[in-house]
Amino acid sequence: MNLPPSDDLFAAPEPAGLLKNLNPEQYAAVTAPPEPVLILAGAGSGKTRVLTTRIAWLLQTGQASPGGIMAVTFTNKASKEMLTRLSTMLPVNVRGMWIGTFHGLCNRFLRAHWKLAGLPQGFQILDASDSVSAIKRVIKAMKLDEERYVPKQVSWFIASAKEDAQRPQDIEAYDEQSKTLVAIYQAYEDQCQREGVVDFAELMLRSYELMRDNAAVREHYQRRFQHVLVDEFQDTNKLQYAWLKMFSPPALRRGVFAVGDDDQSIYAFRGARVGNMADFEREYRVGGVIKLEQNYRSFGNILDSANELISRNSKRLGKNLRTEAGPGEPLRVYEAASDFAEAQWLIEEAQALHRQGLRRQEIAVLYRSNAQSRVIESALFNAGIPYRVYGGLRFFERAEVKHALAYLRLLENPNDDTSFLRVVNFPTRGIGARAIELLQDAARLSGRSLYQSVGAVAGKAGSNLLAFTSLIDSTRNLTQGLTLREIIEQILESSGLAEFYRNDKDGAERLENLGELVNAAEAFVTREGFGKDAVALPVDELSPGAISAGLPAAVAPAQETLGRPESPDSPLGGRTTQSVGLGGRRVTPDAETGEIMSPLAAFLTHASLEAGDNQAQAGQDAVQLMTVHSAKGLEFDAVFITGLEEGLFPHENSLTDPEGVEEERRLMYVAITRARQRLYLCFSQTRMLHGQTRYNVKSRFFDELPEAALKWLTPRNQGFGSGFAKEYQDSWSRGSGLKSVVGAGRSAEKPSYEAAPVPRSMKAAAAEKVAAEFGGLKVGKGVFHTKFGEGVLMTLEGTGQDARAQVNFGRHGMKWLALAVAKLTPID
DNA sequence: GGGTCGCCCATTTTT
DNA sequence: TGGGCGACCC
Repeated sequence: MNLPPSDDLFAAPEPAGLLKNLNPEQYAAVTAPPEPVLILAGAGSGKTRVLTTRIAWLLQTGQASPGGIMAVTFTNKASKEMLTRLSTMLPVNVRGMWIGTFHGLCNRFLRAHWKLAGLPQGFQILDASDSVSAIKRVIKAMKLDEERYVPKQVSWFIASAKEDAQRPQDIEAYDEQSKTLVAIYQAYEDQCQREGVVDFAELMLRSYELMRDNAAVREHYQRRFQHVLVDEFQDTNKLQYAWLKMFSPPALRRGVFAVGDDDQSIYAFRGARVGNMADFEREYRVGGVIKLEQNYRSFGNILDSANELISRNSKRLGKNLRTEAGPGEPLRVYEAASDFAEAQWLIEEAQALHRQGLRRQEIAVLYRSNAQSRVIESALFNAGIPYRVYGGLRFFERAEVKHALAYLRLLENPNDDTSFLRVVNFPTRGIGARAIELLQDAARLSGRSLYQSVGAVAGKAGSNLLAFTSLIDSTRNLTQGLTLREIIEQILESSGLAEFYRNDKDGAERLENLGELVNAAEAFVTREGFGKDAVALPVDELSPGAISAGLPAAVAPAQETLGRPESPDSPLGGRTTQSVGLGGRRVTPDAETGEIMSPLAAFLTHASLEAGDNQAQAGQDAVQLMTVHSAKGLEFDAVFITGLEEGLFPHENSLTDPEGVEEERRLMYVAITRARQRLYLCFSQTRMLHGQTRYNVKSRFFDELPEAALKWLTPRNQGFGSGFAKEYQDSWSRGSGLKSVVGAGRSAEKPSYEAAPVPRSMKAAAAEKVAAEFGGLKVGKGVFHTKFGEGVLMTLEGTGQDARAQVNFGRHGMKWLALAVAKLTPID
């Protein structure tokens, strides 16, 4: 029943164009029968191409209609990419397809079924920080100790519970602390419900529960989506997998196309379960896993290194990347004396690459943790090299933008206490902590929102509060019928927000961002097609009977949704929903009334689900700085992996359990496979961390790479001797992917490689003075221990019998040793 | 109500 | 070392 009548197949346009240039594995994946399929897609193996071609092929061969397809990704970026690529392949109307992020699709689903899901129609979405502040309020209201119940940790607890599909009543709590946590969870849930808001995890969980508990809805969607495609399957958490099974249960054996790479699973810390891949294979009785191992990105040495490294992991589905591109250049390894010298070296190297014609944006500097970026940034800054750091504050997360959004939310839903509290006294209007406390007490007593309780506060504070709510009310009235742009401009003025930043001496940039917010709204309206004529309710043929029943009783048979040229987007299937005046993708109309969200409500949702760009000043050709995590999915001609030191990468917090080390190794695997042509690995003997100098040993990962693929620019045991410069120059002449740079006239440009002296803080100098009393042991120098082998001395403390040393033995970890007992001998 | 001081903390992050 | 946050003071 998954296939249309055979003559439809023959009538379909020749799909050969789509399938051209696919390798055999890609071809097999794209044209796999409409059954559960698992694609093991290696880095750079054309995964996105396979996914989008699969969709295009399904459509073109008539095996699916746009309305019968759901494709899920994790990031907005990935889903946009999919849509863009798809539209270049086919003149397809993408609006009937459910292509989006897990959360985006859940939002769409809940917007359509808000009533059945027990939500208010205009529910708004809390982002992570909104959620933490909401939890903070709960903890305060419960008069609990914030030291003991840290809002951030509680937030993590709640989100984790939700991601395990657990409601408060499902959690077994025995000790006091856990019981209280569950009580907070419950209170938070009540509060969110009262205020008409949901957090990210709630979007998923509510959708899941509605599917689980409502047979009519479940059957409808199960019939509708003949094809479900999932990207980055290794990153799915327990709830996401369960959610998926609701939409396409194993028993139905529908076309579930799961694509993932277990070797690139690096999000266990936020609940991702690589095990879902194996579970999927088993539960869906996947016939044969298709492996995409042909790599189109990197040269052989890079891939050999990646393969060799990842082969050390025990739990793998098994996969080996290969290329036809030849070995390329060796991986260049550099040992620096200090983090400062490391930064200095890499920017000189980057400059040299740039002089050879490589664009700066093709050069990425990767690090394990954000703190490492500072020294690199300052070196780049001092050298006047443009750079871009990923991972900062995103547009919709900026304080001024969030303030403006809070006002807008209050227009939409005045009972949103989070927003109320955010702006009730910003800009200041004489409403102090005391007044707010009184207001909260009153609200709590009556079980109503803050907004509804302003009348209960007497005196000056009360009248100030009243002034605030009437400001909101009058702006709401004033903006009836205005465009979104006009609404925002109006609230910025009437709230005094714009005025505040105009008067603030440092407000220029914030004012600019508010202007940017107006632009973003304008762009959103244009993109989503909220034209003037879009106000009319666009649903026809909607049966009132179904509405009053409160259930999608009139669910259309699957055949109705299948095979139609223009499949309806209505979540209720066969009925015709017309999107009069709504060009492009539009917001799903309500399933029962067909009502479309107001542009304002839609924009607020958009702002919550897509926090915007997180990179600074785009546009300029700049070196890219980011953590290894944020590099996932990206690729660059040249990549520097920095700080390859024990304790940093692999990170010390991951060393306690083998699973942790394996995840670090996968992280390294991701880092390596980002590079197309050149890969640099570097580490430093000393590093300033948390204001203290740390002495690190090189990462174990160096021992896990094929020696033949590496080129040590600083030969070990040779120090920074005179032979080094020659050695180094040799490595330049071997370029294969890049223009050769060796030759007359270049020597002047050649980076200099004097080892920078280790910068010594006062502390380090003092420690060394003490070291004289420890039989030649010196902080920062090597030591030998009969059991643990070689290590680096980190700290020396105490005297006589109490004398002790802290030694970093790398693989054996950091140890404290009593010098009276342990035999430590200095080496070097 | 706003500004300053001092304390505490310190992988990785998308929605 | 430096950012974020709460307490405290004017």
